[in-house]
Amino acid sequence: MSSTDWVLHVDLDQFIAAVEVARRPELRGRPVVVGGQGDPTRRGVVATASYEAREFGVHSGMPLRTAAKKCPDCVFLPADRAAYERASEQVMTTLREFPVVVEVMGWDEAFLGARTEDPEALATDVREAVLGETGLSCSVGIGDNKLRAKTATGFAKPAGVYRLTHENWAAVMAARPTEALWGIGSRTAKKLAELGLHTVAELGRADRAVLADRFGPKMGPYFWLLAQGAGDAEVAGTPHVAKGRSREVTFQQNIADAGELAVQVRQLARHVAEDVVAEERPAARVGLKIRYAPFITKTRSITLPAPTADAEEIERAALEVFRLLELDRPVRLLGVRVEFPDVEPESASEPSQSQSQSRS
DNA sequence: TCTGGGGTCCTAGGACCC
DNA sequence: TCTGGGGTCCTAGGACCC
Repeated sequence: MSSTDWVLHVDLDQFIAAVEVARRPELRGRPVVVGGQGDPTRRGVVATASYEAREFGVHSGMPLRTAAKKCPDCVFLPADRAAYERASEQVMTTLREFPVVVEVMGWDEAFLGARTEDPEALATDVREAVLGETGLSCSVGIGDNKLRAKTATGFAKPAGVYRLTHENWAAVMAARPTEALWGIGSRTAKKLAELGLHTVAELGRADRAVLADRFGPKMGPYFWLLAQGAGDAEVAGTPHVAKGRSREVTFQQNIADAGELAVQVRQLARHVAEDVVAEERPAARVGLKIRYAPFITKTRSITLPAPTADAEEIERAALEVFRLLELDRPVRLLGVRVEFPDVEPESASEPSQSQSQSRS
């Protein structure tokens, strides 16, 4: 990467809440919580809390019930996927109007690959364009790779710009907990702490062999690289190809009746099959996810004799997997997932390994 | 904290093959 | 054979992210 190549990470500020406030201006300045069916007495979690709601300790992932206890005066709204998808599309369209490569990372974020002498000026232009064309505020992280750009966004929020590169990575990150790294969550942070590694600096000085031993040949060295701030700087402009499709549902009341559960499986399988048909890619594997009360999750899956896009075959396979499950406890969630066959890496000249049998 | 829904990638063990 | 060392596929589960 030359000094004129940059990665920008654009992240909308409290995206879902902002979309809701944009169409209901009377909510501006009020604590707004979006999630589930918008009814805090029912099962569901917070998708996004407005900054005002966050003041009360409400954050995403929190059960709606808990959010209502912390903030009885919060406005609770149901999630409206279609509205967020439309708003997201509008934002991405705005980003694509810049001379940059856009890699969409979700509804509310994207990486931009840019060649410029002044990334701050570009970031400011992007912020203004998004605000002007969608009415939504965003923050922009600037980095010399994706990890640093993404991390920088955290320091840019809200409505700001921040640059994080090899020059200031150590100064900014060294003393922070390992969990501050994108890809290290609470479980891994705890395991690292057991090795005496609490901060980014400590992880960065750790023995890679020890990490590989504890976390596996890929993840161990990867965590070490994260601590250095090292990572991929390639922003992919090619559209994302999904590896699979799934549908799942948490029941408002746990279900213990096998017949009732089978009906649910059939329904989920049909929904997934519709997606498969729409995608025009056959399913190679079919899997079931079951979550028993209180919160014990199991999965079972099978590889189909041959990939199929036939809805009835997918439904049959889902029911076949369902029969493998034990139904000795009440069930709170069911999910059906299909996986598409691996996409062959497209290399015209080289014979693929799977076709040329190895001989001993 | 009585903990959604949709994804991704990695790990590990056993089966099976040469 | 009282055996060896890869490879790959299948399956279940863990962890993380938005």
